[in-house]
Amino acid sequence: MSDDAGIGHNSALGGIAGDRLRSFIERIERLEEEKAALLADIKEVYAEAKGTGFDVKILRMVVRRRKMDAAERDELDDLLDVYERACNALLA
Amino acid sequence: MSDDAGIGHNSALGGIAGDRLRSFIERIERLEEEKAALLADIKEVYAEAKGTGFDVKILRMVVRRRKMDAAERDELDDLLDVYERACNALLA
Amino acid sequence: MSDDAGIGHNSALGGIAGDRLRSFIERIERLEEEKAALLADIKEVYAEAKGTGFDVKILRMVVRRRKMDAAERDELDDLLDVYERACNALLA
Amino acid sequence: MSDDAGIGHNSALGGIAGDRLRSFIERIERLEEEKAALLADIKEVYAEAKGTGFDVKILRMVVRRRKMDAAERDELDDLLDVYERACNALLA
DNA sequence: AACGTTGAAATAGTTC
DNA sequence: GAACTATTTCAACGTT
Repeated sequence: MSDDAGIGHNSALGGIAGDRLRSFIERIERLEEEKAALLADIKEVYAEAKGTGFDVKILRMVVRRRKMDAAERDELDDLLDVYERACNALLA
Repeated sequence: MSDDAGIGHNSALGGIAGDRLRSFIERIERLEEEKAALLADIKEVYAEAKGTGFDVKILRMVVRRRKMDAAERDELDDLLDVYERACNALLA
Repeated sequence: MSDDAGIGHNSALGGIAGDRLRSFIERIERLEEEKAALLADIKEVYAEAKGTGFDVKILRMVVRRRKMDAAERDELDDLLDVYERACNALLA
Repeated sequence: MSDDAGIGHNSALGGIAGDRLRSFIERIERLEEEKAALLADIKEVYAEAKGTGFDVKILRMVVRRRKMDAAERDELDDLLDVYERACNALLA
């Protein structure tokens, strides 16, 4: 009773199979650890690139844009252009 | 650039209502200015506190912690809710 | 009473002026509330713009880019271009 | 600094070493692929748990809460440290 | 004054 | 499509 999630009975709360629950939680936490490791690796690569003289912000932009296909990329650029023009139009 | 022939006065550039767009942009920019001012104020208070001898890092921790405590309380309510609803959904 | 006399007691732990501390904290929290209100306002404007048919993502880009001066903006665009070219260069 | 990204072999475009750049980009993209795979795995586990009758929202809460608890512990250590150091800095 | 660290804010994706 | 959560990006801060 001491260390469950704050609700009364432990191993079978409304039919919860505690061991099964725990198993899922652990699997998830294991995967999240791996994910954290990968994030650290990625960070490291960016850091190394920066150390070589590259601009990290731009690198991120490049990576992000490469995820899109050409059509998307073009559409984005177009839209931005249209908006900026529209925004400046009345000044004249 | 290319097809500005018929536009003349204002509103429609590439199908976008430029005046409306600009209105939104300006409202946002106005609010962001206010926000920037507030951020500056906050910074100033921290600086003053520091000048009085307080450790800014601690101050930030305290503020953050108080915010978190409030959030925690809210989340607890959520938890109760969600547990209750879940009890029905759970398998035997 | 002197500074280091009563460590372990409350209102002057190691010389901390509790009331002064509290005052700073409250000022900060007050400002943070205002900030939160502004953030909500900004969000609302974006929502309204979206309801009128504008693309929020692009709107944010426009706002962000307007914060920079023309020179910065150009440099950014240039850099991105250079990187993307460099990245594709070896394919030939 | 003065040493830029190793021009001299082949693909210097605008002063950027394209091959080196591409190497970084590819390393990052490789890692991001792995990350995406992990995300998919995690999603799958949640889906499986859901299929077994668990409420995904709760599961996420539990996982998050456990992560926060760990973070809390770390922060407490920090706090102690920082308070100790601050005691010296504080005014009378 | 560059660097990494950390916290806040924006964005994207998911679920209902 | 609206709300919520997770992820990513951005900016501040102390450190060296």
